[in-house]
Amino acid sequence: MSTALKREPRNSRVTVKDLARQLGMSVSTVSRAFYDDAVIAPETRERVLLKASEIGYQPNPLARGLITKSSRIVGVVVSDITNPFYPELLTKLTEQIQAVGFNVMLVVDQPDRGDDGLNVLLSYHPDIVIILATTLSSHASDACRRVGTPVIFFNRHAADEHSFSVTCDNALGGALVADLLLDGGHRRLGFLAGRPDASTNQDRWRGFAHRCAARDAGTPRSSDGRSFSYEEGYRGALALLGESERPDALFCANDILAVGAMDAARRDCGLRIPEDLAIVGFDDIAMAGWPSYNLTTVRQPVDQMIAGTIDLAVGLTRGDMGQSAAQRHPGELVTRSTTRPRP
Amino acid sequence: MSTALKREPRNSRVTVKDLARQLGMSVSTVSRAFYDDAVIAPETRERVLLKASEIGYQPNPLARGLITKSSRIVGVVVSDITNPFYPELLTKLTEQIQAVGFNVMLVVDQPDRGDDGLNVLLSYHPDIVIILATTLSSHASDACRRVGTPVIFFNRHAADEHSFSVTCDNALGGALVADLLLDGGHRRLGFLAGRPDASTNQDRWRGFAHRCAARDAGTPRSSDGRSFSYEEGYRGALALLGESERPDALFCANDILAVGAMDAARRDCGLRIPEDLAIVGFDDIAMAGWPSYNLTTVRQPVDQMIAGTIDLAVGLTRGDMGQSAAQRHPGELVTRSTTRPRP
DNA sequence: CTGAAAGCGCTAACAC
DNA sequence: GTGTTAGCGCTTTCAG
Repeated sequence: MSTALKREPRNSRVTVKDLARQLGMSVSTVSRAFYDDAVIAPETRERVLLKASEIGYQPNPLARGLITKSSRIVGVVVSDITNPFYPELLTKLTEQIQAVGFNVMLVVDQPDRGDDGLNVLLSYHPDIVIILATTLSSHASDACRRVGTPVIFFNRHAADEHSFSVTCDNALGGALVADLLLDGGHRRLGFLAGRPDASTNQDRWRGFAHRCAARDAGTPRSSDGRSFSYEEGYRGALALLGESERPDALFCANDILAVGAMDAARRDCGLRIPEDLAIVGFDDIAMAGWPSYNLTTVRQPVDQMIAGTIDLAVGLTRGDMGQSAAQRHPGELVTRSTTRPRP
Repeated sequence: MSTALKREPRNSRVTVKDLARQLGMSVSTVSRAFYDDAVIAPETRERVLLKASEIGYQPNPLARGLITKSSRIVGVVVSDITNPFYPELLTKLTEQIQAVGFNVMLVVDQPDRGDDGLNVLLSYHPDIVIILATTLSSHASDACRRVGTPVIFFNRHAADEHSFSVTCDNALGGALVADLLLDGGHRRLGFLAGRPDASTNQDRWRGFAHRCAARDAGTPRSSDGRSFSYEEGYRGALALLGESERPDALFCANDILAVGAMDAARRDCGLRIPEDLAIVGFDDIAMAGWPSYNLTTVRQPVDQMIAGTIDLAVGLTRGDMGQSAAQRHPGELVTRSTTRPRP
């Protein structure tokens, strides 16, 4: 079976030299054609670009990076994949990074293996590192700063005052939920916690509890969280609902916890939602909109957050270090059917 | 506020030269220390390695790649993020790729934007490209072959006979499901389809239908699928269950479809599962084990498939092109509570 | 406006 | 076993 396209010898890509030779120009002239601000005759540039696309030449960013000190690589570090929020986010983020001409190098942080992964990533000299992982602590940003790579923490506070962060206004979101539930006549509020060391968990709780206190509704009880997962939601709900004074409304630190909590409440406790128990989540992942959950939640303005991240990242690669260190985007309450309508 | 660690001037990383100077050796000697099979005095190597970790030197893989023709980058292309199978997979795959000393460059394929993303990826000269996307067709593998980069299709047939593929034995899985359902006494079987052009969809259907025919159970009816998503499962189930002779068992082309189908069957049709309707999925995603679904399904041997992919990839980077073009790993039936026990 | 030459950080011949 | 040299593909002075 013969094949039209024959396999080229491994990696014998067309280079500037080839292009220069075929055009009878010098390599430097050819190179200039790819920079908008380079001095080159418009007509020459046109000839180069035409020929380039003809023979399939693209400048090699690795070689280019060696000299320009810019790899156009954005390192993205993830870890908490049990939370469906992250895959959705990662996809959008990657798309947008590609759209501005950068590429994503993905690292999965494995706390057990040391954070070797981060170091390998850094050896590729990414122009910027974005950390999506809740687990990675300050030593990650130390490692980056040591080699002069700016770090953006996404959906998480910066580990220190040298890093940048982009988050939803989690405290505000928590307060919105408190208002919704108190307005709905609930008095026995509970908070179903995720990872206690996650800033999202802390801020959502704080906003929630403060608003409750401010409205003289006392301090909600809270589960002792361990992770942001379905299983934790299930477990935490059983714990909270098993107490003597059963809560009549649960604010869950995020949607996947809420989903687990709903399953526990309906299956194991035989409760009707929202009649016996109101449930509110945070994030607005796709699952929250599924008919079987139809979860009231606080929507993170993901698109805005990503746009903000991209702006920040692009600015940082250009050396504008003086940007605001912490972006905080307001979230929006999405009322579905796991809460009673406001009176 | 003064800070102990001061930010280095952007990208002024320590290089071989620095290391060589500090050790009073030549750069080549230093370089050799990082290759196990290089000729160098063991004691010299030790000194180099020690000093290197002391001053935080790591060879720059970009510069290295320029000369060795190996970037140690593995390109991973994804698209179908609505299927939770992929995030779980991507994480594990990335971990394993990191474990063998490669790094993942992630591309999200956006059919609308042309497949520019793939070309940008290729400009980084990845040693290998792994395609997780169901959508990407043969032109992707053409583009890769044109530049001499081997392609592995994961969970999908190769688009042509030059590419490699790693899949579950989908036809076998379909047959296992047919046996389970027929043994359970079901006679009105239905197939809830995903993307019709996906090889997984086709193979699972084929294995299922053939086994039914072989056991004289006729040809199951099938929905007309469009995607692998919750919504499609919901919609497809309503369509199949609305027919005159309602099926008493549904084989869904994957788990996320099955989950959507269960919600439709229980909520909209008031059916009990498995009493009124048996449901079987495919993949064994985490959600399949959740108490509210507890889905009988065919487990893809993901770990084996990944191990096979890594072996293949590593072999290919070493130039062993003669490996088996299509790996097919057998899946395993996981019986949970959406099917009646076998008599 | 274009070309020649130097050099980014690294490895691979080739001498010694 | 080690140092010297050349060069990967590219950009960037510096002349012309």
